[in-house]
Amino acid sequence: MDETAPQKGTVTQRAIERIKAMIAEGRLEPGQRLPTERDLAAQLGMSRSSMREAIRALTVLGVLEARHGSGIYVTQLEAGDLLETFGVVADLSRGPQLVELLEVRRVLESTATALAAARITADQLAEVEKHLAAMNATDDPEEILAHDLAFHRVIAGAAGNDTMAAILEGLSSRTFRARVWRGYEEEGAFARTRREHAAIHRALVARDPEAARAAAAAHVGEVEEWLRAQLGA
Amino acid sequence: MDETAPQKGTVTQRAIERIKAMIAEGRLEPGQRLPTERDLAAQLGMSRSSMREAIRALTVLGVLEARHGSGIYVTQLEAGDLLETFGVVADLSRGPQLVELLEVRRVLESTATALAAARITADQLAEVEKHLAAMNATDDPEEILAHDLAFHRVIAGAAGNDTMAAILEGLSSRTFRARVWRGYEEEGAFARTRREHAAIHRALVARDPEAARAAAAAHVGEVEEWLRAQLGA
DNA sequence: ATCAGCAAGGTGGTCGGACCACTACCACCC
DNA sequence: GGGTGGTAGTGGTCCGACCACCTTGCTGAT
Repeated sequence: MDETAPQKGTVTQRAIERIKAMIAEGRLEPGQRLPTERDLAAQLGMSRSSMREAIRALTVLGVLEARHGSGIYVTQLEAGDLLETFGVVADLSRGPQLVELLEVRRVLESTATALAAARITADQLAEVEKHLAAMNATDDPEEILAHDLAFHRVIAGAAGNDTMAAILEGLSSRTFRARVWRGYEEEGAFARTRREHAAIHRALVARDPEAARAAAAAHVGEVEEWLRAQLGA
Repeated sequence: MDETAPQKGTVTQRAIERIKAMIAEGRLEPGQRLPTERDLAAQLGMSRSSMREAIRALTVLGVLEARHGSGIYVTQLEAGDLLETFGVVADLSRGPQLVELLEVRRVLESTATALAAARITADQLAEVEKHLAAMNATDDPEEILAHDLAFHRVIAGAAGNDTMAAILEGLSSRTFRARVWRGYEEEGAFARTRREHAAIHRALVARDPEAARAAAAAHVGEVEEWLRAQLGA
């Protein structure tokens, strides 16, 4: 049955690898229900405690989903499921690493915006305009931030690459933006932000990918430069 | 002390959030040692089992590091630590999602290669050439793949953005490349790959960022197109 | 005084069992 | 037929014990 236990690493770590392998090999399909914790532990010859730690780890990674009273299921393994952990990176990064993260976001956001200029539908464009208008209609920083996030989220969604959208979502997580925003607003940056968003919107309406790419890159680049200056000071 | 337990979500989930918050707020510095599992569990008013699941989850995320017999420590929270989980995404993605992942890689890899063209040092360039030569000197697919990975790794490192390099590392994880490689080689793609790598190298030597960007984008784009065709067939 | 070697305490790792909270399902009653 | 209750089964939590490993500091010979 089992060939001379490999004995490498902790028992829990082995269980994580085993389950991951089962999914990678297709023995577990997305959405499928796993055996119970007790059965799984017995199958792999370990205690339920260790198996639970493995399951918890894979749950946090977005690979598994535990439903109390029902069972354990494989997620759909879509971009949103697996890349949710990306937000943790943004939340815990500091100093120079934030600039690097912002640089990655600039590259991806500009590409996504360019793609969106070519592919965005009328409905999506209307939604973009809704958030743009809402953003200009209020002075509440909290609300502005929310519509700012939604503005970019709709655009990223219109680009047609869910994986890229999911990464950008993580790179723009609430705490990340809030941290940078705190000081950014105190420099009359709101007016500039509104101008930049308007420029992005114009490029989308004109269906001009290159203009959209430039506008998005400049938009993120502004924040990037500001943050870089902050760190140097 | 504790203000009317929030009682939202599972106990373990709460513990994960609490520890993450401690780090985000700076109460736990990178490299610092945490209290023992037993103490932590007592402090947060939960069992050791639940606390262990929380710690295991954060360990898998690359936030904490447990050293048997010594204690639990916060990692350096560098790009490499936190983005290791990115490899899981690549390993478990399939079908259309692989194409999306490759599209993200094309965007980042071309940018990184362009940056490298401007910033690469003589030593790094020599290392690039070493892997290029080694790649051309053998016909063993396994060895070619290894040098291929190293080739791009050195370039990504020379770009000066560790975060971007770490993401690209995950996007090029062993199993991911191996899976795509399997069928890719059977079409005389090796010769083409060598030509493309040579083109990237020439652009680096010429310190021509735009040429480097184009060469890298074309290189990844080739694989991307091939994979897209495979899925359609 | 120096240092190799050993011993004890502390730490994470594993195990087994017990009980709770919740869900799904089905037989039952109106 | 449609609620209604119960019941078995699931994940969630807790406890206590023991093991494997590291760290520390003492011991003792050199």
